[in-house]
Amino acid sequence: MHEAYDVHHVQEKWLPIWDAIEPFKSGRADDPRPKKYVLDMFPYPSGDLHMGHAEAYALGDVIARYWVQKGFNVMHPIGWDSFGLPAENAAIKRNADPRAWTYENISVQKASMRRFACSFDWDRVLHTSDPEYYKWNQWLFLEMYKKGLAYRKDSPVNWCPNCQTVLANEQVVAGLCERCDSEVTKKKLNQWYLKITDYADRLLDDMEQLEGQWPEKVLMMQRNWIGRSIGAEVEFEIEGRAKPVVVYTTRPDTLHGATFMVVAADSELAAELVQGTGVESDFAKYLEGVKAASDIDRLATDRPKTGVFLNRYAINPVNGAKLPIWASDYVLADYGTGAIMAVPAHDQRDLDFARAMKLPVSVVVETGEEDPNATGVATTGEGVMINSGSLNGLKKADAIAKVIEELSASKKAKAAKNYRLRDWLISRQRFWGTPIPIIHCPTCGEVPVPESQLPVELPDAVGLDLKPKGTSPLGAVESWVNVPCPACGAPAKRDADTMDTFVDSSWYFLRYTSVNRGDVAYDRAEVDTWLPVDQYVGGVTHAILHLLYSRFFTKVLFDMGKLNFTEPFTKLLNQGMVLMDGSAMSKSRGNLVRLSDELATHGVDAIRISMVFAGPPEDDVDWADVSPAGSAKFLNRAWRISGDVTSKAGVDFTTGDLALRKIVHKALHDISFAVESFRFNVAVARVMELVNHTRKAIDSGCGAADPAVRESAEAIAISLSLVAPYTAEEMWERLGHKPSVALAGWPAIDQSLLGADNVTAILQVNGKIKDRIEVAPNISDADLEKLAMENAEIKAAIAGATISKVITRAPKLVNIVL
RNA sequence: GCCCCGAUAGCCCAAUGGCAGAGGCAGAGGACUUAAAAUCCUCCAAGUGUGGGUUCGACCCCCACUCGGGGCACCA
Repeated sequence: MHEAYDVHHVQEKWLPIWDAIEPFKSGRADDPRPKKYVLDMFPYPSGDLHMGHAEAYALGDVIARYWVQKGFNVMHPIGWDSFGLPAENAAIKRNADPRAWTYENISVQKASMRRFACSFDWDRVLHTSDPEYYKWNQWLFLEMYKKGLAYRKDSPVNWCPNCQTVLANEQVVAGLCERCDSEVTKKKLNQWYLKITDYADRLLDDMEQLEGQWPEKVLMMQRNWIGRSIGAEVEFEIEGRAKPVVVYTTRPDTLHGATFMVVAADSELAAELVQGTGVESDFAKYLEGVKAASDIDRLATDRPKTGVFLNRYAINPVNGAKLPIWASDYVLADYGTGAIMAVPAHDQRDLDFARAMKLPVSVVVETGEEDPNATGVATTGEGVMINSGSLNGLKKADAIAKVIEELSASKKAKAAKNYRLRDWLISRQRFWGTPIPIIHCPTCGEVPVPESQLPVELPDAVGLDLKPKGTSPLGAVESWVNVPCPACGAPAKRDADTMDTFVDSSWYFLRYTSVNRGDVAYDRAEVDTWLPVDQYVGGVTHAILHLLYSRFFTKVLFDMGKLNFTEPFTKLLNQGMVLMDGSAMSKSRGNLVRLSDELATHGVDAIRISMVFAGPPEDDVDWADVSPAGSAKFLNRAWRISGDVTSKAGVDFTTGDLALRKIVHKALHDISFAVESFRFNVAVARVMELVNHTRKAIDSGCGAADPAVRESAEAIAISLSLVAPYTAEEMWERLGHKPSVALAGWPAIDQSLLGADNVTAILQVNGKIKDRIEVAPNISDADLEKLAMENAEIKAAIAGATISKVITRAPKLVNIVL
């Protein structure tokens, strides 16, 4: 009869013991260990934890637990991103209080995390929906307001008709609402923005520091998103208009090739230029059509170019040519100046437009490609300038420099940069978020709520109609919205919008250091100690939004002198998603795997190890490909070894079987290396290998009593503590030790055991393997070459031939080239 | 259309430019058992997507392509 290992009993057994020991408490003032900050992205409290959480937290836990074993004082906190639409929508659906729904889910998730053996420091927990937290959102907003970084403006904004709220650019995916996939429309509203564009250059340039530390993919996505382009702004005089029109171009070198100008149809400039031209009605008709077309239609890049001639002319500053001005929807109102110079010969979009409208095409760069007039394909290759006056014969870079220099003398042009990135719209017309701490007074205008009155707390939701109506539900709460103006005392109204929840998550990593401080957002000394985050772990879904905003906030706080670093997350690991049968799990697809079911069947450890072992952490895990039953089997094998050991705890390992000891130390070394390079699947494989070797040593090798077997069993327990905490703890106890194995410490590796006695050298002729010989690891090139020449196989292979070259790489290889 | 990443055994995945296989899943055979489960042992398979190149030597570096995944997309 084999002993059975009852996973559920073991789980219940250890939880209260861990609660008592608190192995992962990080706030002890006298802690002499060096510090490390390991952070998992905090969850949104919608229902219980799911498979995706399980993977993310299993991976983060390996890292946190590893650094604890290596002797670090690891801060590994958790919290909840607990403001947001789902709570509000659920509340509307059930006619309940979003607060109650939110905090119930939090307590369910918290209990699940504890059972999942997450190594969180439970004394550092925050919820962004607590007034103690969002007070500091408001404080930060006001600090930014003081610096001019928070401002209000009227502009057409992305509007989700289903959520009945505005969306940030970042929350519109392919013209659809990120949350509900409704088609996003435009609406002109007066809204609050944060001036992230002021930081565009630094957000871009500081990524150099993150190179090699963050996934290349994320850096690339952020670069793309910021979308800096370098070019020039050029002034074009307009006939019959006092002020010139400025255009932005990345190709000022092709200025001589400009044959017309295009302004965005929906821009104020177009509306102004058309006045008094006699074509007002044509323009109005065209604009109507443009406005009717949704963003989705606009996204189709292959649709034919349309536009209307405005019956006006611009003057090309380099040659005085008269350029007809057109309005079209292929020029964007909110990029650059909303007006372009069209160079159809060398820009495909301009060429398409020119051909549609029968406008002239003038080639000014000789690229060796076919004439765009004939082919309809704009030539964009490198070449020399032609038909360009003083620029003739120059290459692109020189022509750009020269034309800017020439025009800048008369202030007609200057070098300029442009960004795809727009300012961050943070107003939301919803209830469950941070109230914007501004009071609107009929006489004083917008007045910040005095700091002493923070937080501006949300009113009670009970009895409130939270259904989306296009204006914030807060506006309807008379007792809340009506306040005296802090400046003049006259009746005034609170701003009834709430903040985008991405504001909450843009600085939460700072708050963990000081969750109990009511008087400051964060304790400066604590933040100086713990930050920046050494290791951040989370999904690639936040590659742009959350990470960019957090980087922005960090730089703002740095500029305010409130932080001493400019990048919040030193290293980033993006885990993949958990799929089922090749696609994302969903109820509608019918491929949902419930975490609770998997845990009930296989136990926490088996699920954790399955997640970690499934493949590289950044790859998606297809649950159809993993075998939690196999993981459970492996854990059983490991556990049984701890029961087989017969030597006493504390036995001198150095008297143990040398062969096994070498395997143990090599394994410990490899596991460390694999964990530190995020190859957790490889680390688990090494533990499996060690278990296999130890099994063999017990059954048919040095025997269960050998000290090396105990050394190995303890190494297995400690290694497993990173990924299978219950099994590891159980093993550790059976091996005669006191809990917790999480604090056992990573065994010191004996370097003298890492070198092999003998290594196998490969003997090749012309790169083909002829024989293998055992040699000493420190053999010299000369000796190895000598052995090769004396080898029978080699002699046979090279008999009669002339040796042209011998490559020797002691102690691994000799290659004889004939 | 542009950019990024990937492709190794039936499957998931390993392999500082130097023996293609560490580990697992699935499969086959055996031991134990009255039997089954569990457990243990043994076995099994690809020459690394395709075509070139560099090199004494390429899964690894370079070029072109195919397929898959992802990002951006009228940003001047």
